[in-house]
This record gives sequence, structure tokens and C-alpha cells, in this order.
Amino acid sequence: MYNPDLDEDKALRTSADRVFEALQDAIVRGDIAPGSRVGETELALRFGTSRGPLREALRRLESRRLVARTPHVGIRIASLDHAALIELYYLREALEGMAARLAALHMSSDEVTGLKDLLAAHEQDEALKADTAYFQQEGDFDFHYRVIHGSHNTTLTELLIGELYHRIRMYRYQFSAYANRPQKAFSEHQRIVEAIEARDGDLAEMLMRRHISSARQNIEKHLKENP
Amino acid sequence: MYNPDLDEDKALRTSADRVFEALQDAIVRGDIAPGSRVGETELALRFGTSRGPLREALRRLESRRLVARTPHVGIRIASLDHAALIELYYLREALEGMAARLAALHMSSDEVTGLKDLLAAHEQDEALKADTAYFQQEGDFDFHYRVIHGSHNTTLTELLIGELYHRIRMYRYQFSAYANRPQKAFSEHQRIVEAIEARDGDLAEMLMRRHISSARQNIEKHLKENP
DNA sequence: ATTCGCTTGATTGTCGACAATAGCTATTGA
DNA sequence: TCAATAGCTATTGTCGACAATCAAGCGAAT
Repeated sequence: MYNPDLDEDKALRTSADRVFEALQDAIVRGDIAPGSRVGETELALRFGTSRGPLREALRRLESRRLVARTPHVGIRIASLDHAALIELYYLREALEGMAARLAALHMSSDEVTGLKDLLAAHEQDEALKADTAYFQQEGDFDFHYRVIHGSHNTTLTELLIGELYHRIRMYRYQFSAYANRPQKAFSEHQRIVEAIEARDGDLAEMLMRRHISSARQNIEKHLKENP
Repeated sequence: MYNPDLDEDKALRTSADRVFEALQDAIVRGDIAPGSRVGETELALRFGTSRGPLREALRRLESRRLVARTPHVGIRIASLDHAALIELYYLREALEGMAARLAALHMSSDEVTGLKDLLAAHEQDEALKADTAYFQQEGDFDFHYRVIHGSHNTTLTELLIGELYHRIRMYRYQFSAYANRPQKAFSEHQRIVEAIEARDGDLAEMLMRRHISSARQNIEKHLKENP
């Protein structure tokens, strides 16, 4: 799977950058219990550094809402609540809808070809054929990453990939496998690519918004059935 | 004018928080030249603290893209380029369009009344009557703040107000007064409020998107004429 | 018994010193 | 004269120690 932070060329040299990366991964993957309080000394020891660089990493994670901090008390790992997850999907609907519109206008023909090839590869995927949730977990991100990058709007890309997607990934790790109907999602992906290839920005935006909106409704329905 | 960071209740006690606030303001207002390199010791002295808290503040400002940092070299104040400004307006179009849609669905009747009162007050504003740019600088933010809050989507609100608006304010301070046709903007605001009052989410979103889109086109036209 | 206040312990906030890296300068050789 | 290298200097990265603050536990008084 594509990892956005690898784009920051040059190995993350400073200790603060390393611990930022490692801690973010630990939080996203759930290695540290969501909502739990953790001490700075404990974390510094765990990641093999001192409290100085650790605190710098914490401030960046605070900006990404992956940890919450209260002065003189300590830090708390972000907890997952359903309301915030739904809110994130509204954000995705707006932002990725715009990304699809811009992708239809600005993607190079090479990028469009690459996107079509990606979908062709997905079509051969065994997990997709079996209608398993696996496709959603991995291939879905690839598709959305490509469309977002295709917008050629670096601010939009950095915002979606650099800040919001980590939270979405965290939710997926926690409540895994929503029965997201991979085959339905796949056909929606195909229609979006067709609109992009036709350079129809309006249609691409509308289809992407529907795609994400129905994913949200699916989650809401799932949450209503399983309290 | 409304300042979002005042919402974080309790006075910003820690030194890192104070310098974060102060430095952000200095950057936004242009007190520190955009694109200039600044030393950590120099900044620490200027804000009356040591390098520890200062570096924590810098990491948060780095997340907000107000400073850029290269390891072992130093930090550089964010520079303003026109391409990024245009990109920001596409983001605003998507996000504030969604905010207007949600505001139409979720705003309380008291909030709608308050919004109408705000517009009535703007109508009496001397600067607006004279079609001066001043209205755009201050009153415009108030209106947008209220709509964004009216969405009752805290993730969306924090993203727009906490992170993106500082960059927009920085641009406004730099290339001040775009001749944004305040009276035209005001009538657009009125139509948006009417749609919200009618609980017409589709219309509210469409009007907000047009409003921001035409502001962007106005800037693009202005930039084309003045290289 | 309950509540208020104090003491104590632990954790966070801050600072100054030391180590490491990058960029600049000067020197030397062709 | 120019280029390359080596040393130097200034700045950033890291660490450990000290100070400040909060929370919990204990005790006493109503």
C-alpha cells in the first residue's frame, strides 16, 4: 500500500521525525490503546530517544488530532467515536469530490492510463472476485490516492493524504471490515475513471461524491444495527 | 473580528503555547518577512523563552504550513505564491460549500436569527455603503465563520478555522484589498442565508460554491492584469 | 460519616550545556 | 585564475537536570 510519508525524500534523519513516524504508526495500528493516557518518559524510553524530540513529535501529532493534550496533566491517545468518523466522511465527500473534478481537468493522459491499469489489476484480484472486504482495505486507498494526486492541487493532496487519511486508517484498523461491498465499490470506481477519461469534471465530482456518500450511509446503517 | 484560538479555554499557560500564538500572529501579519530564514536563538530571545518551547511551537507551525523546515539547516517563514492561493480557494469552495449544506440542515433557529442580524448590521456599515474593501477584510470573515460553525461538524470547523484560515488571512495581509466588490459579495451572502433559512441544503451549497468560485476568478483576473 | 485542607509523590514544563551537522572561508595546487 | 579540499564557525539536534504544577492519599474537624 502506498505510504504518503515516504514522499518526504531523504530518510527521516532527526530523532523527532523518526519518533513522529513511529508513534503515528503505533497509534494508527492500535498498538497503543485509543483513549489511554501515556507518560512522556515511558514513550521516550519506548522509542529510544529523550523527552525533547518526543515532545516535538507530540506537538505535530496534536496538530493531526492523533493525540490530545492538556497542560500539566499529560497526553491522551485519540479515541475513536462514531460521530467523528461520520464527520470525516462528509469531509471526504467534499474534498475528494473536488479532487475528482480537478483530476478530470488536469490529469495527464499517462496518469489516466495508469489509473485504468490499476483498475484492470483490481479486476483480477482474487479478493475482489470473492467479494471480500480485503480489496476495500488496500486497493481502495490506492485508487483514491491516485485520483487525489491527479488533481495536481498540492494543498488539497497534502491535506487529504497527510492529515486526514491517517485518521481514517485508524478507524479502519479499529472497526475492521464494514462489509463495504467491494464489487459495488469497484464498479463505482470504474464509472469515475470513465468520467475522468472523458474530461467531464462535473460528472467525475458527482460520482465521487455519491461513492463516498454511499460508503458513509453504509457505515451509518451498520452502526445503527450494531450498537 | 472573531479569533478561533480564543476558543481554547483557559489562558494559554505554557510557554510553548504562548510563543506558538505569538509567532503565528507575527507571521500572518507579516511582521516577519515571508520567505526569510530565522534562527532559533534569535526567535527564542524575541519571544522571551528558551529554544525548547520554541521548537515545539515551530513543529506545530510546520504542520500548519506557516513555516518550512529542513533538518540541520533551519526554518524558513512560509512564502506566498499565487498558485497556492488559488489552490486554497478550491479547497474553500469544496469545504465551505459542504459547510453551507450542513448549516442549512443543522443550524438552530436562534443561529439563523443571529446570522440574519449580522447581515442587517453589515447593511448599515459605512464601508459597505461606500463599496470599500474594508467590509471584505472583516465582516466577510464573520459571516463565513458563522456558517462554518453552523454546520455543527466539529472536524470541518477545526480544519477550516484552525488551519486554513490563517493562511488566507496571511495572503490578505500581504496583497491587501483585491477590489472584491463588497456590495456584490453582500448580496450573495444574503441569498445564502435565505437558502439556509429555507433549509435548502442543495441550494445553500451551490450558492456558497459560486460565491467562493467568483471570488477566486476575481483574484485570478486581478493577477493576470497585475503581474 | 463526610468534607475540607494539607502533604506528598509523580509527571510535566523549562532551561542551559554539549554534540553533530552544514555551509563558508581560506589555502593550495594545477 | 580557477577549482578543489580541508578546516573553521555558526546553527541546529539532543540530552540530562531542575523547577513548577497537578492529583491522590491521608488526616482532622464539623
